[in-house]
Amino acid sequence: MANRSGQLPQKTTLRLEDLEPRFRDVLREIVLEYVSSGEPISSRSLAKSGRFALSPATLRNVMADLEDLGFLQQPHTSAGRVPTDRGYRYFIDHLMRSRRLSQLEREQIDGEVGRADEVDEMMHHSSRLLSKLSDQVGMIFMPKLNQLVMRSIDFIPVSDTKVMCVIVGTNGVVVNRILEVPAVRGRDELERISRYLTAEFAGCALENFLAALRTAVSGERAREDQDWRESIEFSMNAVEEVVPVDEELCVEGAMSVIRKPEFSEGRALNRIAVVLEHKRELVSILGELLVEGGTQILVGSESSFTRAHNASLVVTSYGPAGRPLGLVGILGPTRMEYARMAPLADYLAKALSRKIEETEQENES
Amino acid sequence: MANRSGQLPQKTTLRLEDLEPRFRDVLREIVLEYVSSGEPISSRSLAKSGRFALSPATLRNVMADLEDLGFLQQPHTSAGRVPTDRGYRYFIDHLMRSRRLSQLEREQIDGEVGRADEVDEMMHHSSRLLSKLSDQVGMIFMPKLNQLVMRSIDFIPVSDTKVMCVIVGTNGVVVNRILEVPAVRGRDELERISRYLTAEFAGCALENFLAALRTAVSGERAREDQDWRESIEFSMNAVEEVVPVDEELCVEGAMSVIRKPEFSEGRALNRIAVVLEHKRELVSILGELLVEGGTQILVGSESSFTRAHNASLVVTSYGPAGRPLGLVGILGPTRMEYARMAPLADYLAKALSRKIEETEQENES
DNA sequence: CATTGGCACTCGCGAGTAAAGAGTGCTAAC
DNA sequence: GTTAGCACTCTTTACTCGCGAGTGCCAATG
Repeated sequence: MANRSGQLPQKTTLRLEDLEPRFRDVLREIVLEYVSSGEPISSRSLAKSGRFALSPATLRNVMADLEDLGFLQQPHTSAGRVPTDRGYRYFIDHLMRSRRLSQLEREQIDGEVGRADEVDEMMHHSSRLLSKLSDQVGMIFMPKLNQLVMRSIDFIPVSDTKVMCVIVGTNGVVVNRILEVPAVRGRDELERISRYLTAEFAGCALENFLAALRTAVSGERAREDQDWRESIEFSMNAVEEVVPVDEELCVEGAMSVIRKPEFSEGRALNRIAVVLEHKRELVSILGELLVEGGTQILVGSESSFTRAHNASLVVTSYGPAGRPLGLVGILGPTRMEYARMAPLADYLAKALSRKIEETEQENES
Repeated sequence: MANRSGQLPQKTTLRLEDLEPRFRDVLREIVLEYVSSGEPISSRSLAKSGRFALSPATLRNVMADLEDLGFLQQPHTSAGRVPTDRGYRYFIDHLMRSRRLSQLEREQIDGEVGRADEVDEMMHHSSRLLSKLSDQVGMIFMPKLNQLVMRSIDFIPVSDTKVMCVIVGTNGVVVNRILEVPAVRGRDELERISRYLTAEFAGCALENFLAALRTAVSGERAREDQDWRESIEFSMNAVEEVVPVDEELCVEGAMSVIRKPEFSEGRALNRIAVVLEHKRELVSILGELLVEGGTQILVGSESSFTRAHNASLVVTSYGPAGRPLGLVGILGPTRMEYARMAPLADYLAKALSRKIEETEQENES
């Protein structure tokens, strides 16, 4: 098949970046067109689009070359072409022009993020909005709270054997949980403990706080002051219970996948449904992606998860500058509007980051 | 068509309760068989089942009569018969023998309900379990909190402009919410207010509490004591914000509907997906069903909601005796195992009720 | 007279076939 | 280098036909 080699880019090294302009234009057009129509693109329809002053025959040659290079493929011999994962990748890296969000979209995001007070609420609403705007599955991931910097800790009696523990972070994060307690403790005593701990440990990260408690419980004063030791022990158990919150991932819009034709047939739908119902696995996948910095896009075969489901994942980390706290993610079929998804995830992540920073400053002042 | 009239039950009055035993047996068998197989039932297969000492021809006659009475229908001329909504209704009211739950199922429910501390958690876990056990959509509905009897109310500072309000009910329900506050209030002041309100109003239903505050704010002391008035005003606003919690409905297992063949084709799936994503409508539907007492089953055409989606809904109210607090619901296709769903919803509702009663007593003591 | 076997009839379903249409690859001409 | 033309491939759709499942009715039976 050394025939059409005259049409290949001059440099036979496979430096994809310097594909001839025409190749780039054609690939871009095909991706855009396919993403919006969902149907394989033929040379004829490309020619008719008017964006090229070329005949179908010429475009066919270009397309054949792009296929040889692995950017396109044909579902069957007599069908148009469809981008491969590699085609999408090249498109994302070199051809895509991010579509700015509309005024309305930005307002919606800012509004939703601005309104939220509690973390849970914020995660729920944001992921739901994300799903609505993207018409894909929207996810907000908020990892473990080890590094939450504590502002205050309070204990409130709920019943004779139960106490609610509320930890407020300097970044406005509020965690609360109800604990079973062995011994009955009065409201006053709980208040005393709250005051002591808050005064002593405000400003600590949760993990340090916990470590300090663990040291204290076997320290000198603990041996001498039985009462004090019991209080510390009690607090320690409480904090240990609070830290591993399991509701750390919000997935919304799972139903929107059923509208996607690529998932609609038989097995695929079923498999993805199972995954979405079990957050565990998703959490472990997202956990690996939580690194500092920009927007990552995983296309189909590029990760084990997306490969298994013919899906793509757009993720961006959020959090104060240089300290990623969690992830914003959009999950959908490989054929998705990356040019819109990426800025969407990006904008939401930025909004969340800003919100968090504001709250932190507010609290430091 | 006055032909087969000799076969009709003697009493031509349409008192369905006294269908001839044979008619009842046949209808029961058809419903059971169809529910489990999903395919129209033929006279031949009924005869082969061995439960009747009759020939296909005789059964055909019976089935034709049942069709005339509106209990059965044929998808097309040369197919077997399928129960109509009316057929299901008769089955449910007169023929169904509830299947007892297995030991394992009961243990799972008891375990899940027993373990839960907080209301939110309980609702989430219960509805998820319900969905798993029924393999349908599981729902737990918990209406407005107007009637929650207050045990204590606390305010915790979250930032300069925000305060978290925690209300603990005598039934162990804990509601918390973060509020924006106009004026900065110190930890000590908030604590003072908490103490005062708890001492004064513990034992009140939330709506009475709110009413009392509203009276107080325009009362005599309010005019004289500026400080006191501000505190009351502040609390009033807080409680007003807390009461209408919107997270009052938990829907789990939405994905399980896609496995049901009756929903798998085209439009139906899409429509039901939309409904499940928007809880608002579901809430309003369920709200109407919240009446005292037993298990209700809505089959297909019997309510506007289920009619629109070819679905059935099994609901039971839970709560302490004589005071229904909320609903347990199972949503699935008309062709569902009512004999299993009903006891399932029932048992879960009972478990929840018991749990709630226990917690209330625990707190009264 | 309820029950039953027999039989003609209806209708959906699947296999098989044919025609249509879409798109390509290649060649030869411009 | 570009393009028109053409043969070829493969999918999609429509249509037919026969099969099988199931029914409704009738006449025969104990």
